[in-house]
Amino acid sequence: MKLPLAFYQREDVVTVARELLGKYLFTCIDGVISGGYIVETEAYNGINDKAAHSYGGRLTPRTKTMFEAGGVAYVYLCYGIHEMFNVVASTEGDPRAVLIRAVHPTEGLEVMLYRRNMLALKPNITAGPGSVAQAFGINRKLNGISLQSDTLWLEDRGLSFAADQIAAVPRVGVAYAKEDALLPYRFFVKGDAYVSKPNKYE
DNA sequence: GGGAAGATAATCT
DNA sequence: GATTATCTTCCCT
Repeated sequence: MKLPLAFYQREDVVTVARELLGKYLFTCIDGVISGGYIVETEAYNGINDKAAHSYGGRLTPRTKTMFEAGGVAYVYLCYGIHEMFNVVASTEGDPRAVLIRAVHPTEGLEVMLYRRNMLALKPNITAGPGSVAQAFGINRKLNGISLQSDTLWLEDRGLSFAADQIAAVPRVGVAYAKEDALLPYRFFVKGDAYVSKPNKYE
């Protein structure tokens, strides 16, 4: 069962980010399905968040996807190498999004290994946002696509985590954002092997 | 096991 | 021309 639009179109993107833990992410690329449940996210909270591309309401060809109504994908290239997959939240004109940082894979392991150019399954296959996008075959052609589509979507399969299994810590790689870099907008499932590296917690 | 550095290109100044 | 929501390899302890 796909997540309804109402799940995404809430103003409180921090809550959306937290609730995305345990939801299943699927892609169907060239008829091949990959899937897994989300174990790590980060919230990017609109025009007042210095770490967000949309800080100050900056509207450019790249960021305009963030200004769309919640429930679409925001995919872009970072550091010249890595594609990053975000879920757009809130409503049209309010640029909030959630970065998917890590997924615990459950389906399509073989094609993930192929896409990642790996020979054997290791936890880092989907640990970190660049790795997740590559393993799932997500690229900029999917920027702006609806999450109700049959190419890229999320499902609720009844999996959830108790409060004491979830950690809320500062985000990664956003030191330039000054005081906003300290906000606890990064969420992950404690102890999951697929959570990305800075995991010195608990 | 851990820190440092290199790769590599769209985007904005 | 500088910057960037990163990953991997390499070399050291």
